[in-house]
Amino acid sequence: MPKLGMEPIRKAALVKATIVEIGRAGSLDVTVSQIAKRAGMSSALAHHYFGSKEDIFLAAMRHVLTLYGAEVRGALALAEGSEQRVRAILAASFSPANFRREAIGAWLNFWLMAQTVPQARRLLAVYHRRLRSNLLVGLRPLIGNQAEEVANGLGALIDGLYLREVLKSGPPDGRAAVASAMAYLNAHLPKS
Amino acid sequence: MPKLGMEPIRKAALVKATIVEIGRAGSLDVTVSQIAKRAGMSSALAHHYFGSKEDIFLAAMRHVLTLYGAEVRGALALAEGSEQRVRAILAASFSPANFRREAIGAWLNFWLMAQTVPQARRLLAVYHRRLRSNLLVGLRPLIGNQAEEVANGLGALIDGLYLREVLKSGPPDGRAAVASAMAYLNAHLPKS
DNA sequence: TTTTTTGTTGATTGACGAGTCAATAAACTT
DNA sequence: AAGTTTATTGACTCGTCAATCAACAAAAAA
Repeated sequence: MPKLGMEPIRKAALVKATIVEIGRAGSLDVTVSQIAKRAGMSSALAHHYFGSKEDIFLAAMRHVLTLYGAEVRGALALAEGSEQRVRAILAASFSPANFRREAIGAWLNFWLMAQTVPQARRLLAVYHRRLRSNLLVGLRPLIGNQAEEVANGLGALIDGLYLREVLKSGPPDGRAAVASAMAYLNAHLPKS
Repeated sequence: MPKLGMEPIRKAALVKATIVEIGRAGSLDVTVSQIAKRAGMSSALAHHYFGSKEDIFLAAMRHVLTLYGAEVRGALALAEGSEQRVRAILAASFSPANFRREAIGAWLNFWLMAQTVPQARRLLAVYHRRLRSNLLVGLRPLIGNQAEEVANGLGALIDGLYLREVLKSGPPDGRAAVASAMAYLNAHLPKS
C-alpha cells in the first residue's frame, strides 16, 4: 500500500535505527538487514533510499552531529557572560540527549570511521572546529592568551570523558562528567 | 624445513604484524590472511598457533599494554619526588614508542573491542586501575583530597589526547601532548 | 484509461573470509 | 629404523552480507 512521500520518513527511521543498532552492537559490524529490520522495512528498501551502507552510516553521523550542534546553539542562546557560555557548551556536551549509551557508542564508531572514510573525517573536523571556536569565544575574555591552550585541553577532555564512559556499566552520569570538565576550567580561571 | 621452537617466534611476528595492520587499516577489519602475510606465513599457520582471530587480537592488545606498562615502570624507577612521578607517567604515556600512529590506531580499536569482548574489557580495566593508582601515589602528597578527582581527569585527558591524535595528519607530537597534560596538572598544583 | 512515478520486497548473485583438513616434511625419541 | 611430535601450507567448506534484480502494487499524471 504505497503511500507517497515515504522517503523522508523511511530515511529518518533508518538513521534512528542505525544509531540504535550501532550502540547495541558496540561496533560498526552491523548489517544493513539488522538496521532495516529495526526500522521496519526490507534491506532492499534501505539500499533503495540510501545507495550504500556507508551512506547510511554517514547520514547517521550527520544526524548525531546535527543534534549536538542544535543543543549547543540552544544552550548558548540562553547563556549570559563568558563563563556561562563555556558552561553552556559543557552542559550541552553531556546532556542526556547526547550523553547516552547509544549515542556514545555511535560517536566512538564514527571516530573509527573517520580514520578511513574521508567524508566522515570531514564531518568530524567540522565538529572540532566549531567546538573550538565556541569555546574560544567564551574563554578569551576570561583568560586571554591562555584560551587556545585551554580550549584544546577541554576538547580533548570532553572526548576522553566520552571514551571512558563507554567502558563503564550502568547509565552514563552526565553530571559527573560536567563536574570533571568544570574542575578543569575552574583550575585555569584566575583565583577569586 | 621445520626448525623446532618456532612457536614463540611466529607468535611474536603475528602480534607485531597485527598491530601494524590494524594501524594501517585504521580498523579491526583486518583479515587473518593479511596479518599472516605480513608476518611471513600462511593464514593456516596463524590459526594453528592462535586458535582464532580474536585470540590474535587479544594477544596484540596484551602486547601493547605490556610495552606501555614496562615503559611506565622504567620511568617511575628514575623519578624522584611526587611531582616527578606524575611527570614520569605522562612522559611514558606519550613516549615515541607508545605515541606512534600504529599504536594509537591499535589502542582505539582495542577500545572498541572492549565494548563487546569481555577479555578485552578486563585488560583495559587493568590498565585503567594501574594508571589510576600510579597517578594517585604521585598526586596525594601534592594535593591530598583533590588527588582522586585530578587522577580521573588526567586519565580521561590522556585518552582524549590519544583520540585526537588519530585525526591529525603528520607524525604524532608527543611533546605537545605532554605539555597539555602538564598544564592540567600545574593548574591544580598549589601555586608556588 | 493508459502511462509513469513511487514504494516495496523475496530471491539471487557474487565476493570475501574464518576456520578446518589432509598431506608433506623435517626434526627429535626410543 | 620405526614412531612421534612440530612445522607448514594449499585447498576446501561453510557462512555471511552488500548489492542487484525482477516483479508487483498503488497513486499521480497524461
